[in-house]
Amino acid sequence: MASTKKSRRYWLFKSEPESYSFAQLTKDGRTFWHGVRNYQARNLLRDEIQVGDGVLFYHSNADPMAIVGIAKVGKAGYPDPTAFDPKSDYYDGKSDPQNPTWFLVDIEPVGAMREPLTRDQLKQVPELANMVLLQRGSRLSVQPVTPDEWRTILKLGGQKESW
DNA sequence: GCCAACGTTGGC
DNA sequence: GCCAACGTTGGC
Repeated sequence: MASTKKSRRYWLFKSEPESYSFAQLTKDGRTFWHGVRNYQARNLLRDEIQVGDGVLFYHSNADPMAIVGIAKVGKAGYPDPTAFDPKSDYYDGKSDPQNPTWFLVDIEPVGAMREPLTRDQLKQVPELANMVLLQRGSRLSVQPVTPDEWRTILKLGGQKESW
């Protein structure tokens, strides 16, 4: 396909800090976002998320629940190898290596928020009223963020877009 | 293809 | 720890 330059898009990735925290990502320098086993999220990982896109890193099931940092996409969608590894918790015997079901992207840390932006705090910001994260019953672990929401959140977190 | 039962997520 | 919301499974 011709190189039609698309503008950067934005996403929010949820993680339980007990399984993988932003601090760990910062230490690792890069990680492959494996183990997503939901088709809606898969479609985003496989088809939509591009190198250079911005990622808000959110801690779920945590105290506090908060957006704790910014990451960027280092590699776009490719098959999730853990789906083919019988020893992995994320093994899926129904996924055919010739036609993989599950995909992932790589992300790299950009910077921590000055302070974690807690869920309670976010709920009080009128500009964020429509954020997918804050909708009732929203469980998607990979979700889109609008440019306006992104700008608002970076400002709240004392962060600049710097890559 | 419907839908009840079941499992999981994740805020509270 | 509870449970609402949602996704998946499987019998029919």
